[in-house]
Amino acid sequence: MPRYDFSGIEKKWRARWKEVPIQNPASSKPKYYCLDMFPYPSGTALHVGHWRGYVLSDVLSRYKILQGYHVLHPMGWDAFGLAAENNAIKQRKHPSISIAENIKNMKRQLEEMSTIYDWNDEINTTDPAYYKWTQWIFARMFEHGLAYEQEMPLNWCDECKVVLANEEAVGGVCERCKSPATKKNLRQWMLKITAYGERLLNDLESLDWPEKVKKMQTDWIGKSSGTEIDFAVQGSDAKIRAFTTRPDTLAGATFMVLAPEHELVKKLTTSDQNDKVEEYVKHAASRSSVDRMQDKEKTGVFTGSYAINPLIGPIPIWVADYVLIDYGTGAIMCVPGHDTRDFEFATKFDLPISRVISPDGTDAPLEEAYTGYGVLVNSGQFDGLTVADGKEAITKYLEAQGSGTKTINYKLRDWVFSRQRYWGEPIPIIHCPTCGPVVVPDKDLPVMLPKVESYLPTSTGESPLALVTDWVNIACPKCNGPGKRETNTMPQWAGSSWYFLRYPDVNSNDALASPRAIKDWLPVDYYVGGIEHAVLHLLYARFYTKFLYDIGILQFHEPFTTLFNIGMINYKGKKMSKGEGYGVSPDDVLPKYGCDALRLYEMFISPPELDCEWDDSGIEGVSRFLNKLWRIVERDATKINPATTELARLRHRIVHDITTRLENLSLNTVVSGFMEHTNTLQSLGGVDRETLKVMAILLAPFAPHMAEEIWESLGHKDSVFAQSWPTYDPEMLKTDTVEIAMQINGKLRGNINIPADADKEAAIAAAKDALADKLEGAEIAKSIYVPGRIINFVVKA
RNA sequence: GCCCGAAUGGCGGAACUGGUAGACGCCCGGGACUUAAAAUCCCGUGAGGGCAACCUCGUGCCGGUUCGAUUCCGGCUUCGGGCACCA
Repeated sequence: MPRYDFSGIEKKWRARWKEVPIQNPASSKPKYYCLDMFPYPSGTALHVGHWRGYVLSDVLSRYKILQGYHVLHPMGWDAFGLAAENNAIKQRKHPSISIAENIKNMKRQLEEMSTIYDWNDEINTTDPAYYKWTQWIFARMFEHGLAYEQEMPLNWCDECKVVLANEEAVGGVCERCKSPATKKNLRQWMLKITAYGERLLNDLESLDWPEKVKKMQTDWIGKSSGTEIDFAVQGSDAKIRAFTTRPDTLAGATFMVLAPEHELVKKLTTSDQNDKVEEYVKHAASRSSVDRMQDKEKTGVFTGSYAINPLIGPIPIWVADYVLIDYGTGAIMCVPGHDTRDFEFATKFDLPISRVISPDGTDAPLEEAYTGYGVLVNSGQFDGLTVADGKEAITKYLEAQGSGTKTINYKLRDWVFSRQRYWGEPIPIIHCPTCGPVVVPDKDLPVMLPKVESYLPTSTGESPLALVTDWVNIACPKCNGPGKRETNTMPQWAGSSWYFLRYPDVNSNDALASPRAIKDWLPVDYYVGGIEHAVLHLLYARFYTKFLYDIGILQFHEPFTTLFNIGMINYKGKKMSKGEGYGVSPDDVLPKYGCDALRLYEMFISPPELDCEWDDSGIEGVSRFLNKLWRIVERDATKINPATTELARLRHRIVHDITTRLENLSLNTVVSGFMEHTNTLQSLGGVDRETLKVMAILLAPFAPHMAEEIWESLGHKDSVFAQSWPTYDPEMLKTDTVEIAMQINGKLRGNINIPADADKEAAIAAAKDALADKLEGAEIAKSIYVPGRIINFVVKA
């Protein structure tokens, strides 16, 4: 018996859908906006791992269509950025050429998967008509003081020859090439994302997102509340401001530490300590953050000066690199008795350690830092207070003296927004010697990225655009004097921070999208993508959305209502890579098994939110299932088999199972449900048309070609997608008799069929009868009956 | 170091609110059809014992709650992930 001709069937329906789309574009139905994180065409092809998310969103979109929604399910290309540029360099092509080729190939792949993307809504972030608006948003941010220039030590990747945002340099390592980042002092454009820290944190609560992602963003924003304390310095007018979350331990602060980069280091260093301190600071500056982090032992030097602890008097001031310049104030009060790092430092340099918190109120000696709770001791007038009360009381005491304030600190840093590479959106700024940085007027947008032969990165930290002199030199829009264009470009993330706003109106020329289109479609109802963007793209997009809300462009302030994290597919224990690299290509799978089989296997492989392993022979199972179903259709579709009660019940059961599992996004069990019920259909002598009809509609989101083919073979002329999702009658799920388990003392002792509506007495009587031999002579202490499940006899031995 | 999450057959995984553990599939073994192969169909497949009906054990480990625990509670172990001197 031949396998069904998937190749012919799939070709036929793909062509049909192109002719007659499954959705009417002028629809008045309720909207549903289902979005995939768009790919960056930095490799030549997609692998089966990418498809997992695309299949899930496609299934969901088709399901929503069958439920009567008008669905927007678009696709585009995040084509600027380092990865695309590096890929072009590798291919020895201009990035505009290489991305065009990559896009063409990936688009072909997506079409062969029969996703329902409407290619009229395609976005390409490198299209000037698109990046005009990326620049426009930047211009608005500049006007609102959210985009600013600053010279500061930044993460620099020597491999990529580019600065990195904090989010791109997690662990001191370049997010892209994994080489260690060094610190480099550079003037860069920054976006004041910190101004939105509190809102980015608070609004997480309202989102239907995986808890894991919310937690990652919460931790990344890193809010902590405490007190800022100004410490006077002995014999100096300088004050050292330190942030602490534990003002209650003030009496235990036996020394202070400044970060090596702290501005007071020079001033507070006494002449006898000068050489040592200078050498230490110089050494610290020369080391990468990776090196610093790998230090097991604390290092530091004494400045020679003393600060005044208002509770205990003079305490020495040290310099050490375990204090970070960019968190808090870059200086800390050290409480070795109750902080493990300070304890380690104090032990190494023989500084005094005292207990000021005690679980039982006694001054027991400390073997290690005590970080638990208790009451204050050795703290004078504050003795006996709890930690919480102590925080309050000591902060009040400092406030009264004018040397302390309650403060909130965040780990979130402003976003380094410029890159020293060619392949990105030009930053729409003109530097004028008289006017300073001037934003390019809207009428001159977009600032086109010039076509150049040589776009390779320079090692100086300067953008290759700086060499394009006739592009760089331009009159200042304000004073008309000679000005120079900003030559840095925007980071990878700029275009993707707002692209979801563009899809409903991709051709808009006078706004990033028309207010009408935005109102009709946004926010995104369902967003599908990998966890890797948890604190990158997803945080940036939320920031942009809130800013555009603030300036009146948007009426909502969160872009993605629901987020689904698709798990990664590994192959032979390794991560798949884009392009000709490592992995399984759909191009190899499709000719063998077809698109429907691959779609089903992508879902069947494991729960969609989990990482999993591609199994080359696993797809055999779903392929066999499709063949089996097709044989039933060939057997029964044109026959008139009677619709028995048994079949009707089964039909309602199938609708129930598939619908509830799909609603839970348990796609792997949806597929197993289809298999299970198809096995049942097969074993029945013949199946009625109504059941096959329902099967076709249920199957449509998952294996659309097979579904259409079944629908057609039942004699229908319209598309299966013009139908509505079937419903089930809960009454039909009930059966006359049920098989329930019989237990004695919780151990299975047999099964029994009883009427479904049997009362407790009848059920127990029947079970007693069935277990007569086993219960003989035993005294039944208790009988438990859970209708439809079990009967359990508790007997005494 | 801190914070999350997970652990079920040879493998991927299933099990609704505490109620028959192992659905569905892969792999493997046996059989049918075939000149043969492919495809397909049927049977078996957690471990151990028994001719058999059946019995015992079994969801990482130890303990608890319960008539009954993969599910709830306490304590571990291992693996995965996030952050990492954040004061």
